[in-house]
Amino acid sequence: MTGYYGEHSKVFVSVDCIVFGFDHNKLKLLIGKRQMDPGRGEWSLYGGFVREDESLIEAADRVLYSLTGLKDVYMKQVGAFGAIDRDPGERVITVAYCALINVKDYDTQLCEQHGVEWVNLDELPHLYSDHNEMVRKAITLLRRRISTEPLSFNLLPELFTLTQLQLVYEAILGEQIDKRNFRKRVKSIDFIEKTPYIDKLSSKRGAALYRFNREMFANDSYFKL
Amino acid sequence: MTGYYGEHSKVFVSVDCIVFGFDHNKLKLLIGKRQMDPGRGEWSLYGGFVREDESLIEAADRVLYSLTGLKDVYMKQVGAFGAIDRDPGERVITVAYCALINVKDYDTQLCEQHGVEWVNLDELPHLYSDHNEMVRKAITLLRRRISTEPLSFNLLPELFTLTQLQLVYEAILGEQIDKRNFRKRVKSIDFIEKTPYIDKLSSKRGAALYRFNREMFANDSYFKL
DNA sequence: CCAAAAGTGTTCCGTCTACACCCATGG
DNA sequence: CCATGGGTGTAGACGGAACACTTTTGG
Repeated sequence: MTGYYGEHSKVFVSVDCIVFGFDHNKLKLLIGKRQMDPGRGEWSLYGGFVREDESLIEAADRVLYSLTGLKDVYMKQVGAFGAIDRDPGERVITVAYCALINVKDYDTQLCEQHGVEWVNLDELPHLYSDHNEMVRKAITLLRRRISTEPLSFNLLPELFTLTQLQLVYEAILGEQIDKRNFRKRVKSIDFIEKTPYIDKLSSKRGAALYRFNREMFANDSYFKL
Repeated sequence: MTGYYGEHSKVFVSVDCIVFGFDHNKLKLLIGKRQMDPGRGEWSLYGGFVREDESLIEAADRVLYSLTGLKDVYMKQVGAFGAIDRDPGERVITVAYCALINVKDYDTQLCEQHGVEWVNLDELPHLYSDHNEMVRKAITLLRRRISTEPLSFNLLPELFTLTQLQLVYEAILGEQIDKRNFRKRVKSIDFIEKTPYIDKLSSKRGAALYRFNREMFANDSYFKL
């Protein structure tokens, strides 16, 4: 099938991280201004080259860790991008990974140090090279998967209110959801469990805090929210 | 974000084609025995290295063309595979593409020349390296997308009977579908159009031949079969 | 005349959708 | 006492699933 290695040329391979967060009822993306050429000064995703001693996902984990200080983050491959001129300097093929993190967890210091910041997804500027396309593809992926996989919890703290959960859904889907219908659906899912705790910050009355129960999810056949 | 090129190492990048066909009411895959090391003699997908002057999808198109003689084939990226030792010889990162072709169209000569043949998907042998994983991922993709995109037509000739179409659906989904319900759904889709032609080969009574109308599909909002 | 595939409707049930009001509390 | 967000139920529409018989004709 494939010829011998020697006849062929090697290329640079990088990973780019599309880091989603959720704050102030909005989906956010972690982006920064490129600090090197080519594209210096342009808004860009955060990425890095793949090393010889790591797999693609390991590279993505490492890059994300170096940026946010976070490990064991929910990550999904978005796809490989390989247009010839996508990088103006050299031929670079990149594999985009989408990460969902809880904004409260990440290391502000580290992010500032790398010159990245949170930007509202609906106010996303033009990004370097094909990075906007990667973001679009990532959102399409999230929208498709949100009703099949327990994605949303990764954007929330361990304990969350149903209103928060609904806001995440609305932000990802880009449309409003009826509160009663949403809560009805949530009630029918047994791996979203009510805790005895009450959140008093967001409302005077106080809202019940819920938790995603991983064990229940694992046993529990399929997801249908 | 990314460092300078010079500090980093390059790797081989290849594309692998997961070529699906449909014949004798079964989904088939085009695979062959590797004719070179490493892995000589093992069953394998057909692939090739990405050249400097082509994008990933162009590489996949070229590889598929060289194998089947087909152009403008329906192709979808399945994902990048980058485990360190996935290729026993050298570090090779590969991007898998899934192709759907009409078995009648491909060039038998070329395929024989490359030593590949059609194998029933449900009798798939162990494949070289991580190729089985690629196939699994491709099927998952097809199953997810079949109700959202007009995939099935790519596996059929220009004109097809409803029974054929249903068999494609059943093969991809791996489950039986009720004939009346299926035909009801098809009738509600206006870009699957009945032609005046009758197929007399598969039955004594004869079956109406249908056609996928691309223009209608383009206009026609969404797909829901 | 019969085997083999084509073709055709109705009923039921569960799911999704639309929709508006009371509750608890901090300030 | 009132503004703010939390919490609750029902009825109608819709879509998916189950289900069996008649038609045509080549051999």
